[in-house]
Amino acid sequence: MAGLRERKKEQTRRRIAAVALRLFAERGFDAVTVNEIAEAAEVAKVTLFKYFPTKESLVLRGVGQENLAGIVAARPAGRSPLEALREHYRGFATEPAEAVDRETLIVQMRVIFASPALSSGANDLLHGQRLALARVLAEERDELTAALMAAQITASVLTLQERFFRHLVSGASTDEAGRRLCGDVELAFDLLENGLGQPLDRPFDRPLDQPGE
Amino acid sequence: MAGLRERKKEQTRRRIAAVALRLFAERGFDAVTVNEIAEAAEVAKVTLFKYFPTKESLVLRGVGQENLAGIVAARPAGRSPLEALREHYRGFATEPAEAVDRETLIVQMRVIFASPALSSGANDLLHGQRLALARVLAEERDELTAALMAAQITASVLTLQERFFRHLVSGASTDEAGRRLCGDVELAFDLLENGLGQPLDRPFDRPLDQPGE
DNA sequence: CAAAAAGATGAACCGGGTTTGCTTTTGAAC
DNA sequence: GTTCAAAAGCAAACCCGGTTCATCTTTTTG
Repeated sequence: MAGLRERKKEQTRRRIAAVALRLFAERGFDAVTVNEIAEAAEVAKVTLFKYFPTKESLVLRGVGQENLAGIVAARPAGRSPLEALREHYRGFATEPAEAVDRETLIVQMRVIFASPALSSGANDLLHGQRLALARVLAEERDELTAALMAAQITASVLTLQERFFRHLVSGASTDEAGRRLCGDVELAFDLLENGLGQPLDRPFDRPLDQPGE
Repeated sequence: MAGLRERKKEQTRRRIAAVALRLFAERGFDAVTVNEIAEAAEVAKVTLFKYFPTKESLVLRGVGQENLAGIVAARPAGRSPLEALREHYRGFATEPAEAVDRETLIVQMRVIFASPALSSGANDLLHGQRLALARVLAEERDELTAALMAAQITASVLTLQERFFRHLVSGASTDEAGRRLCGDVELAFDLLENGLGQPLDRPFDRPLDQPGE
C-alpha cells in the first residue's frame, strides 16, 4: 500500500546517499567522517548506520550487481554460457545505460576510483558473483573446470567494467564509451573462447587511448 | 653486521606473529583484539603496530607473494608468458613446499579461510599483482589484451591456490595435495591457452572431491 | 664513558561501528 | 478522534583498530 512511512524512508535514504556522495566528491572518501555526513543529512549517526551498514556502502550501493550466475542459469537451451554472456554484454554496450542518471554515476565512479578502500571494496563484491557463477557452471562440468571458468569470466568482466567507467570518468561521452565497450566486449569474449594461446591480438585497430579528451 | 638489535627485532616480530596466529586459531580472527595480542606477546600495542601495519598483516604476511610479473619478465627469450608460468607452477607443484614448516602454514590457511575479512584481504593482495602483470604484458601487445590476459591469469592462479590450500587444510598430506595440484595446474593452463570454447573438460578422471573428510 | 640514534612505551586521541535506553512518529483498530 | 503497538529516531556511552606525542630505555658508536 506504499504508505507514507515507506516514502519517507526512501526519501531519507536518498538524501543520505546524495549528501555522502557530494561530500566524498568534494573532499575524498577518507577525508569525510560519517559524523559529518550524518550531520549534513540531518540524521543521527546511528540512524545512518541503520540505512547503510558501512561507510563504503554509501557509495557502493548497487555497484556491480550484474548477477552473472543468473544470466547463465537463465540462458536458452543449446546456448553456451559464454555465448549467453557475450550476448548480454553486447546488449549492455549498445543500449544507453538508462536508470540512474549519468552524471551521478560518473561522480560515483570517480569517487570509487579515487579511493583504494572503495576500489578494493568494489572488487570484493565480485567475489560472491564468482562463487555463484561457479556453482551454476558446476552443474554441467567438473568442479575445478567450473571454478576456473568462473574465475576467468568474472575477472574479464571486471576488466571491461573498469575500462568502461574509466573512459566515462575521464570525460568520454556515454556514446563514445559505449562504442569502445562494443569492441572491447568482442575481444574479451574471443580471448575467453579461444584462449590466450592464439595471437589474435586486436584484429581491428583503433586509436590506442585518448588522443586528448 | 647483524647486530644484537637486529636479532632482537627479528625475535620480537616472530613472537608477535606466533602469538597472534595461536590466538586466532583458538578463538577466530574477529574474537581476538590487538590489545590481547600485544599483551600476550608482552609488547605495547604501539610497538605491535610498528612491526605489523594492520591486524590482518599479522596473518597475511608473506601470503600470495608469487610475483607473477617477475616470472613473466624474466622468462627466457622465445617462451610465451603462459609457458613460463605453467613451467613455474609445475615446479611449485612437484617440489615439497620448503621454507615455513607445514604445520604453521596449514594453521595460517585455516585461519584465513575461516575469516571473511582475511579471505578478502588475501584477495586484495592479488590486485597489485594483476596490475604489475598487465604492465609487463603490455610491452608486447595492446593494453586491453594485456589487461584481460593478466586478469584471467591471476584469477586462475588464485583459484589454484585456493584449492591447494583447501586440500591441505581439510587434512590431505602435502604429497597428496601436491599431486592433485599437478593435474590442476595442467588443466588450468590448458584452459587459459585453448580457451573455454573447447570442451576438453578434464581428460583424466579422479575422485571428484572428498568422499567424507 | 658519553652522546647520539633507535626502540619501546603509556596515555590520549580519532573514526568507524554497536549497544542501550528512551522519545517520537506512524498506522491501524476502535 | 482516541488509543495503542510497532517502527523509527535519537543521544550518549562504549568497543576496537590504528595514530600521535612526549618520554624513557637500550644499543651503538666514537
